[in-house]
Amino acid sequence: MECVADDLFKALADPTRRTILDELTESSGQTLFEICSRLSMRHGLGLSRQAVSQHLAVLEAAGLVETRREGRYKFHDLNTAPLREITERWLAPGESAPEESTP
Amino acid sequence: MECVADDLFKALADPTRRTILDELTESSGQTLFEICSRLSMRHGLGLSRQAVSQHLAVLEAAGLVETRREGRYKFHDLNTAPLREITERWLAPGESAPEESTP
DNA sequence: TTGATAGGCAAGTGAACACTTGCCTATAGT
DNA sequence: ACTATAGGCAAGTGTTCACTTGCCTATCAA
Repeated sequence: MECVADDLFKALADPTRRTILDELTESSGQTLFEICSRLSMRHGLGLSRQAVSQHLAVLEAAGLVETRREGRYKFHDLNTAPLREITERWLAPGESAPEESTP
Repeated sequence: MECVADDLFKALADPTRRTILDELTESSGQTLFEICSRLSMRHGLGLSRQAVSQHLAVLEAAGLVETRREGRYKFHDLNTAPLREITERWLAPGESAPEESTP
């Protein structure tokens, strides 16, 4: 019950991953190379392909990104649903089930 | 513009800090020792006083906790306002100013 | 088949982080 | 005065994390 939240908040902790979410918000369904070049072009982030790939894996583990494969392409789609947990936990106290056990 | 978000998301990344936010949601205005004992009693977290103090400092840097001093007591109050940035950034695309520069 | 493109796996490195221990300051009760 | 309570500062430690480098697989075009 905490393991999910743990992945979610850990995914959001990195600024590069948040920028990736921004880019996917603007244009969902991008490939790894598209995201790489957008990070480089528009944000000056000269990261290696693997670095971005690892970031996407973290975002996928958090449920914030979903992937679909077509041939040799892998498209990345944004899923904002997990973010609603944040809203319901502290911004709307007493609507859902809060309370967290141990880390 | 990113420095604020960086503190915010970093603060939320730790499960102990999220539990502290839960406790302050339930009862705002607690002292350091109150928070310590509640973490121990209700969540089985046997942390040192300093550990909790450092967590509170991180939460305060993120703007999620505000403090007021009275005599030798220091009370900690919850402030959920910074959390709305998350909602406005990805859950309501195009209402506020998104776009992040570099990490 | 050859070569180019899109992506994956795994080990290594340096920095950031959570937590501890030890000592110090300030307020309050006796 | 003395003692206990509430909190702060700072150095040390072990772990986690972001990122790189090197090599390997799979799809498509010539």
